Amino acid sequence: MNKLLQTFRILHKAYGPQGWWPVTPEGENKPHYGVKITLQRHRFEIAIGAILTQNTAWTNAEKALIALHAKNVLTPEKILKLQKEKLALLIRPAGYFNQKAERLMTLAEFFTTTDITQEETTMLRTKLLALQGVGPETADSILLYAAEKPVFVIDAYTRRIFSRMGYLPENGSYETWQNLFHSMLPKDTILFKEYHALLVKHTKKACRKRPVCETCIFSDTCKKLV
DNA sequence: CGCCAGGGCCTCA
DNA sequence: TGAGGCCATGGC
Repeated sequence: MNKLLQTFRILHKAYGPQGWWPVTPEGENKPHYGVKITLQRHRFEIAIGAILTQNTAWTNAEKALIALHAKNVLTPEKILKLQKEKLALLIRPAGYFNQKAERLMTLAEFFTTTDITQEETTMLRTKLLALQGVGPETADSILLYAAEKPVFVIDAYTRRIFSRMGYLPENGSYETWQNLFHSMLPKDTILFKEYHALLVKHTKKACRKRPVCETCIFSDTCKKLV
């Protein structure tokens, strides 16, 4: 078993299944984990969440999602009917609300013309990256969690954890990192979802900016290159 | 009070 | 292509 697969096993054993990405079930008022994605509105909510959580704590992004859900505007059509200023006010807790309101509009427009489940992965990625405000991580989050394509999401946490463990040079490009995971892991959507979610979990628990190495599950092998 | 959070765009070398 | 500034709220 290779190192990346082994690391997944350890994370999974320590933290258990994460059930990402959280979505709002029927009859509920806020996102829940462990919900099976069956509806288009779930996929749209995930994509919206991916924008809202850009460089932002999930708790803040969630407040914005709750507000959107309370106003019953979590569909592309209803987002597009809102004035940008009204939308910005609704998502205010997520921060960068003017930028994000613009980006949500762009995303909503995209969803009215595209069924992401019917798109081929590479083409869909290209289309997403062409949208203003959708970079590699946001695009891949939408691909993996909303479209359920087997694409590994690289984020700051992934780089931090594996850099500290001494796996890779600090300044690899996004594609370099992603290629490593794609080459070392089976192309499995469920695995990619859980792995990324577990990396986030582990970062919050131990591998913070100021790491808590004393109780870390990798303290025996990690190079601790802070 | 300062730091940080599930980035991305733009500018300027 | 990469470093730096900018966008902004809320929790700790």
